[in-house]
Amino acid sequence: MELPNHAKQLLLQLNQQRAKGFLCDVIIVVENALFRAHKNILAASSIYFKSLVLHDNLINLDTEMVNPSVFRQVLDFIYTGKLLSSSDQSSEQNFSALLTAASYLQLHDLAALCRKKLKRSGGKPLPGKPSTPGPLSRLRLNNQRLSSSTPAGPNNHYPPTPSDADQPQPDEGLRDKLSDDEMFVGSSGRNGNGGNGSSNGNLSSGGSAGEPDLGLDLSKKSPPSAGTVTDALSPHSNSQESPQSASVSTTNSASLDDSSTTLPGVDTCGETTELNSSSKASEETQNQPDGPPPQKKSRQGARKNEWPKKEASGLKSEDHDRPLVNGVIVGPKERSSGAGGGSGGSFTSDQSFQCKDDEEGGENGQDHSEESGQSDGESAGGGTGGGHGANYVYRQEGFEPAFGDNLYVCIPCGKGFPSSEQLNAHVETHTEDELYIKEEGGTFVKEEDEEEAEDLSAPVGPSTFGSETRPFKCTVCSKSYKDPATLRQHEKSHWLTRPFPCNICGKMFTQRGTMTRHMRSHLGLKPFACEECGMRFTRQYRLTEHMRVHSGEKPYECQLCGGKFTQQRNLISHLRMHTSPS
DNA sequence: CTGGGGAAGGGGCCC
DNA sequence: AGGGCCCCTTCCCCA
Repeated sequence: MELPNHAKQLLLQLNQQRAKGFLCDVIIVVENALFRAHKNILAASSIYFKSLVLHDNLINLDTEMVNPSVFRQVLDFIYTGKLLSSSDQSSEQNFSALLTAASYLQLHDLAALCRKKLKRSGGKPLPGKPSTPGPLSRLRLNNQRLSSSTPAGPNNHYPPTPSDADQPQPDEGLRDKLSDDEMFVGSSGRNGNGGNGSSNGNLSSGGSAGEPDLGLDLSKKSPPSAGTVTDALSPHSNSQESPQSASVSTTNSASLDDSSTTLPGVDTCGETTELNSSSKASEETQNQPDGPPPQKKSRQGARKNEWPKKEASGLKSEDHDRPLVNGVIVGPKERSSGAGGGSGGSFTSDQSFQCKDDEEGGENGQDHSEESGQSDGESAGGGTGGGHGANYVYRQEGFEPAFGDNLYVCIPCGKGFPSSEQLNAHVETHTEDELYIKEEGGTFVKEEDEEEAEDLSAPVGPSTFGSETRPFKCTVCSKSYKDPATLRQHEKSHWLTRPFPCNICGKMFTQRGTMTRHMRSHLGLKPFACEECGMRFTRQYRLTEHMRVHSGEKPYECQLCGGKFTQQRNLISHLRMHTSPS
């Protein structure tokens, strides 16, 4: 006895669940696109995936081998057993790219299918395995190049890319022809750590090639407790188990490189619905990624094997207001100095855009302090994700539109457009000038001009009248600092443009360190472990704070009632209770 | 149900 | 770049 359609139905269901992000428990990062999927399905389809998903919830694929467009097809294939053909998808180049990807991902059936197709169409035979230099070596080259690229400057010039306005994805054919840095200045899909046995706990540092890895080591801190680093990353510590770890960085870094900061490209929405869960009224309840049972946060009981909660929630928490598109959102890879950026959904410019009408454009805004962090409010008006990342989104086929017919959304200002052309036309209306709105009385310099910025302090420099210890005064808010560097750092907080974007969610930061720290929460990196209970933290300070739970120390005492607290912040909120009438 | 406290996450920012 | 601290916020528990 056998149900004839059982398998088919099952797959259908799974695919639908994928579309909704339901029970998806892994995120695959391909360049600037994120895809959600089910570990089981991936593991069942390829041993390569199997090894990857075993320990990681965030997988970063080698962009040399697969691009978002191709991966989307691959994923569709995995979930449907069909190669969806569209006009361009039937092209030879597409099959070549697919074959490369399939080989890389060890999807043998798909590879065979592609070979067959290519053969039939007289296409050039493609190797089962790429004959091109291995991803690692190529990436190494990229990294070298990238590492010298200008960081995070709105002025960075991105070469115009061929545009295929209606095609949201990069044209892989062209991609093949162009070198990576021609195509994508900030190839985010690095394979960082070249696994090779090097502890993958360390996302960036080291790597097999001993590369500087572009300077962002998110797992910087090695916990004092032995063997915890690897744990910190994810429940796994034995990357060597992954046969291919060398060519894929999992849970990693992809987006962490400096170069990528120039190109925030990712907007995590789409299948990664949890990112926006709170902004989406329906479905989300189900969208919890795997991991811990809907907790009841187990506080004390937290153990290291606990699902790195933040890996999911880190994404989630900050993006309540971000636009939800149940597809993949492809961030900008290149700046379209000309017409709309090549990769369809893509666009011009980087995150730096801020719309004039951005509610938060609070000129005079001293108080940018709350803008990004807590408010997130930029996304007003239909949750456009506001200024977080100037990414343009498009909807993946088969997914629910969240913007009605206006699937192409200009994130900086939140306007939606029915076509990429219209979006691109609109994008052109954003001018560079918007990026650097000079606040009255303020002196703003671009990142690249930082050297000159030194002069900034000169006029206000060692003040003859100011405090001797803090001679450097901000021209905007009059705060003073000990040294010019600190002053410069401070002045960035007045910029309307934040130079350091998170490459995963597009959120912008004024300081690189803050962004790096933020990235840790995306990746679930918690290098600081409590030796008492195993609970892990992203920051040393938190651990210190936490340790008081065990020691019983309550150093913060309320002068009014004598109440004692382990956390200063709790004392503060307690004091509020005393002071506020209610 | 509500309010207070405990514990924790995140971002800003100064050093 | 990283450490440290501040603030805001959230979640959970409990009275």
